[in-house]
Amino acid sequence: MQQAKKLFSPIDNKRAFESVSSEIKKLILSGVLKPGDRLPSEAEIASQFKVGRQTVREALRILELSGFVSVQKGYGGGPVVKNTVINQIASLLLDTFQMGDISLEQITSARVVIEKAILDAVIEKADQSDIRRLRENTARAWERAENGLLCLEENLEFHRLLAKASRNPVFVIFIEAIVALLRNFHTLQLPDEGTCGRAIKSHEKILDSIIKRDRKKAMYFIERHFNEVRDRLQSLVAKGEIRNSKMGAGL
Amino acid sequence: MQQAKKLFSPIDNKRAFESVSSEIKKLILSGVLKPGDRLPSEAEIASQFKVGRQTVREALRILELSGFVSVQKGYGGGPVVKNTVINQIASLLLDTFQMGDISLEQITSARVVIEKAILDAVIEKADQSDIRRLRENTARAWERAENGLLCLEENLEFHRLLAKASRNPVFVIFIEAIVALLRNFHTLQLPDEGTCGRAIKSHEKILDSIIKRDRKKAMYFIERHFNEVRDRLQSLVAKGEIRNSKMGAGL
DNA sequence: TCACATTTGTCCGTATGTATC
DNA sequence: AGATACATACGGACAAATGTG
Repeated sequence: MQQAKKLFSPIDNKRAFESVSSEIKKLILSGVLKPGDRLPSEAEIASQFKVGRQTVREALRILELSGFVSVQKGYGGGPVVKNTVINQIASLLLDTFQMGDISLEQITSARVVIEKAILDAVIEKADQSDIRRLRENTARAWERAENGLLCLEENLEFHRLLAKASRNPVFVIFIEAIVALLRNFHTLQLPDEGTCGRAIKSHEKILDSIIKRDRKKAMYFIERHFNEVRDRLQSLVAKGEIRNSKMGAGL
Repeated sequence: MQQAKKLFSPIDNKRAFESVSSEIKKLILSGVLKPGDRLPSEAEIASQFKVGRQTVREALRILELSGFVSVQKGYGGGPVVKNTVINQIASLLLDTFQMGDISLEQITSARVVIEKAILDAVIEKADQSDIRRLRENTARAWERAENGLLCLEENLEFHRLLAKASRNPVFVIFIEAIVALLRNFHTLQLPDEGTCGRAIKSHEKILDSIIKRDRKKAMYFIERHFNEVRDRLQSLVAKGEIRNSKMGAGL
């Protein structure tokens, strides 16, 4: 039995676990509960809401999947408030892709549009610390490449850093989602050293253009970069090493 | 975010309900289960996987929130396969917004970029049925407006239709998310008749430009439209009717 | 290394609500 | 109206994990 705060509104079609999860969510969204805060144990939550433990567990599953809490077992464990909603968005986008509803062509063309806009903003707004982070990224990537290691993570990170430098979290979310998709491609067929090096070179040229605030040059290099990436991925699709609609449902 | 795939390890760190949900998800992603298909009852699923019902229930909550199934009560009910993952993405983005991590300015500037790209694609690819749907939309909106009704839903729908006409589901997802955000603004302060009419007029001019495949004119009108929308929303923010940075607290 | 407490993970039995026939 | 089949929900019980002393 829950108390109605608003008159007339919350007709109790809601299932019990939905009420519980939305109450807790409300506390997080309103800032009463902050990332890092520990929630009471399942049993404690259950007794406070006057519901069974099973109900609380289902509510926690929802909050967990939404990215609001994570749960740890054992002594000192329990539900902890987190804020990883963005990652969950990326993972749902991945699901959509795996259902075969999105093609590589489509994701690439969306990416081009968004990253160009990002690049535009970055050229305008980037400060020294943004530049430094980007430069450190390419340096790290080279270091790995020279030791014969792959640098997929570093190269994806470059695009994430770029998005952050745009100062627009909406872009960050979208790029995060797109990068998650591309990572999934690559984990099936890791890029070789040559591919790796070419990507770093592209990144360096883009970074160079940003430093010089040369918009035209930046657009040219990023477009060329995307075309390279797309062509490589498409050749993998053609070789049948990547299936669009049936990839590991791990995660 | 390390994703080092450890050799030797994966054994059983997975919880049982995660195994169950990912098994079912696999069946959906691979096309064995299609939208509309009914799954067995909880008890049946439990017995087939040799787990308890609670485990199945938690798995179903995950699939439900992800948008893969919906559950119906009563006779003939049970879990049914759906494909509403896109909507779930939008709702998570809304959560992020409500946490105060996104401002109106940022969402608008992202929107401008994406809708311009969409408009570009639409001018190139739209066929007669797309045009017809858009025209029907503005007609419906006028009809409501003339009866003194508001037409917020119709006006938001216009942008969704536009996204669909671009033939790129990635854009559809992003616009869906953005529209969900904007609706949230509007539900706090409904637009008046005048605003409504101006929006429809803008839509008609955009539609007209699409029909004539006049790219330049289309871009001009859509930019003007966005500026109007942004100004109106911002005046609401200024009046304090919408709290921008901590909107979640008011919801 | 060995208990020990805490907390999640899992299962079972049972009761109730709900929608259809 | 009654029977049926299903989801929903509760409480009890034990196993497994995790950290402490």
